[in-house]
Amino acid sequence: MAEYDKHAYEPFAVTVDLAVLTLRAGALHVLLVERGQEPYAGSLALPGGFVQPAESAETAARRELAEETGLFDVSGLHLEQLRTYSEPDRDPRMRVVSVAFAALLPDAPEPHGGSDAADARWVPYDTARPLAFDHDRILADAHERVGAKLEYSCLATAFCPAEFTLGELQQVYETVWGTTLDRPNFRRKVLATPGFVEQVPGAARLTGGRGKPAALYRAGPATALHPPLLRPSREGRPA
Amino acid sequence: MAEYDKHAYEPFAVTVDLAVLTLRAGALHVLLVERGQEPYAGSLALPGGFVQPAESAETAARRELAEETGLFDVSGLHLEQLRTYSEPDRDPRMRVVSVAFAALLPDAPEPHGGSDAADARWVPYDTARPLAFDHDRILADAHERVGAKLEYSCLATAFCPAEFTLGELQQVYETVWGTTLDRPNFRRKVLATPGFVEQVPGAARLTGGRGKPAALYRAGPATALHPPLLRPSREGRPA
DNA sequence: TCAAAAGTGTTACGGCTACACCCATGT
DNA sequence: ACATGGGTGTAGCCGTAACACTTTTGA
Repeated sequence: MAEYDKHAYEPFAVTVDLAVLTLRAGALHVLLVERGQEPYAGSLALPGGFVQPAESAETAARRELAEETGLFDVSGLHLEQLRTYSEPDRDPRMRVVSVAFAALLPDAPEPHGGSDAADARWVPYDTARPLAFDHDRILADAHERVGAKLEYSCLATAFCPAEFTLGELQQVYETVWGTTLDRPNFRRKVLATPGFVEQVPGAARLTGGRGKPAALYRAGPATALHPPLLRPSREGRPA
Repeated sequence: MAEYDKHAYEPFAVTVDLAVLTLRAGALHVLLVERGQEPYAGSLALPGGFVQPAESAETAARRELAEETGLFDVSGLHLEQLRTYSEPDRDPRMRVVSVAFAALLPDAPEPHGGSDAADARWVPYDTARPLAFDHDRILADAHERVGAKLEYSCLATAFCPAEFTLGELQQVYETVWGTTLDRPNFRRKVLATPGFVEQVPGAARLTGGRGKPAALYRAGPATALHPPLLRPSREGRPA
């Protein structure tokens, strides 16, 4: 076990990087900032910043999330640690170890400088690349993680407002997975899972202007899905 | 985006902690070291150490794995990043951010000072706690992750030697999950997954001294399991 | 009256569970 | 012979996929 001599190691900077995802107009979007300085000046990058001395990475991530989105209350938003990126050359200036997080937002207000935030903005996921540093990889890992967790957790409701229709919930799955799902079967599976969603009594909403008004639901107390809601089969899903 | 002023942040120590798991005599064991100094002098802890300036966390973890086990070749061993633990008070001496890894070993040679290693030794998983620092939590997270990955990946073969019987493979599942499985059904599911295991032609081995000799298998090229091999139902599995 | 979106019903298929049963080996 | 562990067969259950179909709204 190594000694804790303060000079035995080179100083590391520890940062957090955030892959903040939301759905806008039926398309997956990610929150990005434009870099003003070298390296990668002018490129887009994931928002992030240093972990402060008294903070955990989770605390720093939530603080950055509030700063970058300009939202007052980010306490209810889904935020989870992805993994840590620590290649020695990932930042050409110095040694930076970054703990990456994925955050999910229900709606998508354009973040115009809520606090001392940088000029963060929503960018469609498909047109986001290339990003600065190793952020392409982080973003891809976030997408993969979220897609996988939709299968066996109730994560999908984190993309939805407090009250939502089953059609909107289905759109979350279809957008993140890039597939289409059979509506009757989707409905049955969601309703068959106790605690996934709870119907709001009496409430209904018109969705597309036309058609039958849909019943409204709230997220239930469950966190896990049994049985899981599997993606349409594709062979050799990564381990 | 924060500035990269070298004085704008307090120095962080970045370490790796390893949850090295193996099966000995049908029981899950974890590699632990005994601490010689305060804090937690005399307590058991997960092996680990500092990330060196030119290393990624993954490189450091594999280096530590070789040092602590005393094995010459650790390149084939399964090693995966778990998550990063960064609570400000997790080490009372200074700010230490630790990237935790889980490692899986096929057999379990007792590691007697292979290199400059500390006196690491195998401890049955059930009697391992309490550990120093937040290592109880790290160890529990490693166990949970491995248990979950057995369901949908070919990870179980990482616990087995190059050639193994299906009974031994089943013991991996039963030991990690703490359950018993139906042998005929287990066999069918494993063999029905293309690329999970490949039979060694002609080979057979007696296992318990008695009984019919079992056919031998090798790990196949597949990494994912379709369909998954689910744990016997328990409600409310964590997300 | 038609299009659009929500919601219900039904049938066929496949995987899984829970067994019963046979095979080969050592004592 | 019998205990022990490996291996095969099978019947029923349950979830799912793939549809057809009905309901309610706006244009």
